[in-house]
Amino acid sequence: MSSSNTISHEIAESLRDEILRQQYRSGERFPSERDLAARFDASRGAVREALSQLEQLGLIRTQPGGARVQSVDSASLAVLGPLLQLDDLPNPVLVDQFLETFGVLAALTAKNAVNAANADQLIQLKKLVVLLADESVDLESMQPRWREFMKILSEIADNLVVRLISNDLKAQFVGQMMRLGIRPDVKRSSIKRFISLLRVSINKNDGELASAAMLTHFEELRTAMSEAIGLKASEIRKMAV
Amino acid sequence: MSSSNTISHEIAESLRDEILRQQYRSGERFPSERDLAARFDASRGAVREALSQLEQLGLIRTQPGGARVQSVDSASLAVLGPLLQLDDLPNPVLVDQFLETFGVLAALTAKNAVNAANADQLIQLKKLVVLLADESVDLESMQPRWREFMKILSEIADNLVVRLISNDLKAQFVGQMMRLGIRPDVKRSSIKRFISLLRVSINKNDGELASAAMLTHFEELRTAMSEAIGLKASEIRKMAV
DNA sequence: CCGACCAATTTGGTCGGACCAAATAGTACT
DNA sequence: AGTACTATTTGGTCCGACCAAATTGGTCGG
Repeated sequence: MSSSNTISHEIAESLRDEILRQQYRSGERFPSERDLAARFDASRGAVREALSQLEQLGLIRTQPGGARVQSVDSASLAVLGPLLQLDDLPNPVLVDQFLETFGVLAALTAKNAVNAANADQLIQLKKLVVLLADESVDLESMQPRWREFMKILSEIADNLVVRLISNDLKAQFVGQMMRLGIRPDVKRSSIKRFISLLRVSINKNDGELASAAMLTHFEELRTAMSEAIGLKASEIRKMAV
Repeated sequence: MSSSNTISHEIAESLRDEILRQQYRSGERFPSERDLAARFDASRGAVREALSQLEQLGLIRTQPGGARVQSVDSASLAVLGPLLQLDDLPNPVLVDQFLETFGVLAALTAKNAVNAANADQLIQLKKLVVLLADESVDLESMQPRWREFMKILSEIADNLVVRLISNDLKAQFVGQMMRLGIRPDVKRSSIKRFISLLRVSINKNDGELASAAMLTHFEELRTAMSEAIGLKASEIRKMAV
């Protein structure tokens, strides 16, 4: 599963997951570099590079005399991806929190984009919304169009902070859900309503409306996702029997 | 200024700032490890540890044959802190985006906390708000109480995603503003109104109200911060003359 | 019995040199 | 000029060594 090609990355992944699985208590001493080198049958240099990454993630703090484990929720945002794919099934609570958080950020982006867009950009957005409303395409292959739409919104809104946050989350999260075949089933009618609200908000240059539409859409996404994960969980339980 | 005690961290900081200052074009080849070792008069191992950190930040991508620089806005959120303290004066646009983003997250936290709080927690929140309303304390020393209030809110809301995001931002940002003596001057009356709204929302268990109050507070904070930075900028200009 | 002080050991931080495989750059050939 | 091949550069890894800071454990004194 751990697919990094270099040894140091494999070590880092392995140790990272161990910490995220709470196999060390916060504040506890971390094994020494020499021990880890022996355990992974690698050189101390490789281990040190791995530890350097863990430190950057905020999972450990190193000092002469010994490294210590830090509490997970004082870590960097970048641990969220690994945290989601720690088990067979992503933690539903975490997924919900993710969607909730991402929802408000998406709403903010939509508001600012619609408010700040110039004439050309408004036209571009309208075109994209028309593409999204195309019913002849199945939901599956609609995915790239949504991504494109969000990407343009993000570029128009031009908020670096939000974009950086999204970087750390989006790819890993969406990819993980796809890979597991977890597909939230949002009602077709809800999506249609969402799209029409988007269209109206763009036409009227009404950022608040776009924001509200985005928020309700993510609300629906959250319940749909919760159901999808529950479904998947019962599938897995059956398989186990 | 670069205060890390280890050489590898100093190298990492130095290179990170160079990249953030756009001294390399995105996609450009990064100097080789051996060159960097010579330049910093350090061993290749130390340089490699530094590069390992830069890779974790999403600033470079290393491959056998050579490392390449990546575009800043595909980096990790953790670059935001360094990005803010790159120049004498933090980039006002970035500060504004930060506050805007942090505002919606704080609003979300407030909403969920007020909605989810149990009886004990509500009492605790009420106590804290009373402390905040204490007029006998100057604005300066009020800071810790605000932090405490936000911390409790965050614990009650219990959204790991938001907390991780905040970790990456808050400390560095607030610290930086303090250090520069940039102190946004929000009108006393605004703060009083904000506090009273908080009190009402807690008493009525009204998360939406708390969220709205938090949003408007951050709006005021943004304008105040913008003015404060402008003021500081003109001060610096005078000093230069 | 307890606390403070001190030495031995452990541990992280750094260095230098060495080797391999992949990627690149340079060259010769068609 | 385009292509195939070779030499060089570069990252990835390993080993052995040394230093300084932190920890540990024992000793001494109260």
